[in-house]
Amino acid sequence: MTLARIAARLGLSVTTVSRALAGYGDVAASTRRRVAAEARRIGYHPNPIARRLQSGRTDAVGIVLPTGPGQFDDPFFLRLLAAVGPRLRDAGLDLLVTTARPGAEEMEAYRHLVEGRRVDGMLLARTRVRDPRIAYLQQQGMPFAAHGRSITRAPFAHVDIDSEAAFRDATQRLIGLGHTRIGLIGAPGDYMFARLRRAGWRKALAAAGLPARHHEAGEPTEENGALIARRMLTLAAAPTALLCATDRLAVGALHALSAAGLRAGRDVSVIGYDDLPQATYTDPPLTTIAQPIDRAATLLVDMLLALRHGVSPATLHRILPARLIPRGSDGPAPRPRAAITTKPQGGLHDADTPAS
Amino acid sequence: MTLARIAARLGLSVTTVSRALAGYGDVAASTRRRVAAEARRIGYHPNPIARRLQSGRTDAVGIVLPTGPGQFDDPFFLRLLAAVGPRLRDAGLDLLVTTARPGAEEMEAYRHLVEGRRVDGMLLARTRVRDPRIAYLQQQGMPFAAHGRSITRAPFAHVDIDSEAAFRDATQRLIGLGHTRIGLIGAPGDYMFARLRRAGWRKALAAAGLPARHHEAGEPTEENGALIARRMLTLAAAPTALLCATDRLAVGALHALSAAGLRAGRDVSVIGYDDLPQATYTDPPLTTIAQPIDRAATLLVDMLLALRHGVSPATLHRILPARLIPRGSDGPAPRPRAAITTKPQGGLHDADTPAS
DNA sequence: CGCATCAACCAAAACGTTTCGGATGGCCCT
DNA sequence: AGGGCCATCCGAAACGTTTTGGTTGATGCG
Repeated sequence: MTLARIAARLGLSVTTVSRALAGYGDVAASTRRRVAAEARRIGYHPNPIARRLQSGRTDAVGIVLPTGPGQFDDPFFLRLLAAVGPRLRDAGLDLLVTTARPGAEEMEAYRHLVEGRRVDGMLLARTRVRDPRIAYLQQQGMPFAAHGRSITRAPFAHVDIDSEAAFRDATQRLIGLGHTRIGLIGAPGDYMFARLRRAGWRKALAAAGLPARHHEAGEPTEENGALIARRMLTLAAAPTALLCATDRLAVGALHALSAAGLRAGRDVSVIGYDDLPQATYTDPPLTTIAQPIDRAATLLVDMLLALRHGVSPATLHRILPARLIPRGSDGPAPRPRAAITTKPQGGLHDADTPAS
Repeated sequence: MTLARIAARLGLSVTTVSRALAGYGDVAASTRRRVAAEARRIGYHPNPIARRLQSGRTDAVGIVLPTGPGQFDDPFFLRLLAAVGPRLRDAGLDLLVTTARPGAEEMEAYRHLVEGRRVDGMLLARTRVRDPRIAYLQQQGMPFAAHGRSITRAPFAHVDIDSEAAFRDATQRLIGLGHTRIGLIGAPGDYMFARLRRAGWRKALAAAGLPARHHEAGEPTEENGALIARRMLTLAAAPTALLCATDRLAVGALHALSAAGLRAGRDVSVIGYDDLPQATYTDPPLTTIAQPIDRAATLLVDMLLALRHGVSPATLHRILPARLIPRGSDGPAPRPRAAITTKPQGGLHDADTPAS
C-alpha cells in the first residue's frame, strides 16, 4: 500500500517509484510501465496525509453550516452543498463541513478549521452586512469565496445574486398589477441579502411615488412569515401585496392568508424568493424568484482555485441575475375597498384558534 | 507554530515539549507551565496532518449525500448533518462531505473516501434493502454506522426508526376513523424505509381484514405525490385516505386533492412522515409522523466511537419510536357514497390545467 | 582517448508529530 | 561507598510522501 512496498517488490528506489507515478520524464518508459502495473495490482492509493504533510497544503476546503432556529434546515445550504460538491471533486478538493449556531460557537468553528490548519480554503454563505467571519478570514490570510456581498475595507472574492434588481422588478410587477400598498416581509437586517432585497423593494416604490410602509423582518421561517403577514393584514390600510424575502416566509404568509379567509393571488398577492420545490405545490402555487445556484457554486469554486493560484481577491466578484417565476400567488390588485372589506378583523383570531 | 519552535525557544527537546503538552507524568510541573505559557503565547496549534501521519488515523468521518432528482434537497440530510455535527465536534472528529448521484458515481465517492484513506469511519443513511455501500464498507473493514436497516449476512451498526410500527399505528388510526380504503403513496421499494412503512400499512390492514389495494411508489418528491394521488383518486373505488411515505409526497398529494376540489381532512385524509417545518403550514396542516433525528444522530456517533474502541458491530443497533403528530389533514371517513360523489372525474383534469 | 552529454536511477532530507528506549543526576538506604 | 530508585529529560525512529542534488554508466564527439 505504500511506495516503499512497490519499490521493494520491483527492486527500485522509492524515489523512482514516486517519480514514475508522478509522470516525471527521468524514468524509463519500461520502468514506468512496471511501476504502474504493480501499483494497480496491489491497489495502491497514495496516502493523502503524507502528501499533505510534505506539501504543506490540505487540499480541503471548509464550510460552516449555520444551525439553530429557522436556519438549520434551510434548503439553501443543502442545495449549495450539492452544487459545490462535484466542482470540488473535479478540483481534487475535499469538503469539510462543520455546524455551528451563529455567534460565539460560529467563530469557534471557523477558528477550529483555520487555525487548526484543517483546510486551506473556505466557502461561506449568507453574508452579513458587517461580517466578523470575513474580517477573521482576511486577518488570518485564509483564502475564501463568499456567496453574498458584505461591507468591508479590503475586497474579497464573492458571488452574489442581484436580488436588489429582482425585488425591484417584482415590486414593479406588483405595481403594474395595480397594487399601491405593497408590504415587505423581510429577513433580519444584518443579513446582506435582506438589506438588498429591501433596497430593491424600496427603490421601486420610490420610483413609482409610492410610500414604503409595511416592512417587518424576522428569521426566515414559516412561522415568522405567518406572524408578520397576520400583523400586516390587520393594519388599517393593509397591504394588498406581500413581497417575502424567502419562500419559507412566503409559505407562512400564504397560510396566514387562508386562515384569514383571504385568497392569495386574488385578495392579496404574495411573491417569494428561492423557488423551493414546495413552491410549486402551495395553494395557489407560489410566484417566486429563482436564483442560479449551480452557476454560483461553480463560480465560487473557480474563485477558490484562482485564489490558490495567487489571483488577487480584488478581481474576483460576480453578480448574477435572478429570475422571476410567475405562478398563481400574485394577480391584479383587488378593487380598492373590496380588499379591506374582505379582511375580517375577528375572523383572523377565529381562524387562528383551530390551527393551534 | 511547531513543537520545534517552542522547544528551541525554551531550550528543551521536542520530545519534552510534546509530552508536556500531552500531559505525561514525566515532565516537571514547572516545565509544563513554561511550555504551556509559551504555546499560548505563540498561538500553537498542533498540526493535525503530522499527527495523523504518525497515528495512522485521520480522525475524520465521511458521509456521502445523495444528489439528483428528488433527493438533492431532501431536508432529511441537512437535519442529519446539523444533528451529527455537534456530537462529532465533541468527539474531535472532522466531517468530510461528498455528494454523488446514486449509482456508479456513488460507489466511486465511497471508494474515494475509503481507499483514498481520507476517513476512518463512515456515516450512511437512507439504507437500501440490499445495500452495495454496506457490502463494500464491510468488505473494506471500514467502520460505519447507518441510519436505517438493511438485509446483510454480517451485522452492522445501525440506528433506525420503527417506521413500520408508526405506519401500522397511523393506519389503525385511519381505520379507527372509519376508513376502509386506505391508499399508500410509497417510496421506491429498494429503500429499506419504504419497505418498512409499506409493511406497517399492510399489516394494519390485514389485521383489520381490509384489503391492501392502492399502493404506488415513486421517488419522494412533491411531484410524484401529486401524480400518484391524482391517479389513485380517479380509481373506481378510490381511497378515502392516503398514507404517504414522506411529507414531500404528502404535500404533493394535498395539492392534487385541492386541485380536484377535494378537501383534505374531510373528503380525503392524508398523513405524511418527517414533520418538515412546512407541514405545519400546509392547508390544512399536515398530520404527520415525527422521527427523533437528534437522538438518532447522537446514537450514530456513539456507535462510531464504540466501533473505534473495538466494540463489535453486532451489539450496536437501536430502533427508535416515531411519534404521530395529529394536525388537520386527517379526519373521519366521509359518508360511504358522499366521497365518491364529491370526486368529480372531469374536475380533476380541469383543475390540472391551470396549474401546469 | 578523453571529455562532455545524457538517460536513468537513487540517497537523504524534509514536512511535524508521537513514542520507544534510554540517559543523567540526585537522593535514600544499607 | 556503592547500589538502587526516582524524577526528569532527550535522541532517534517512524509515519509516507515529494524534492533536491546528486551518482552511475553508456554514448557521442573531436
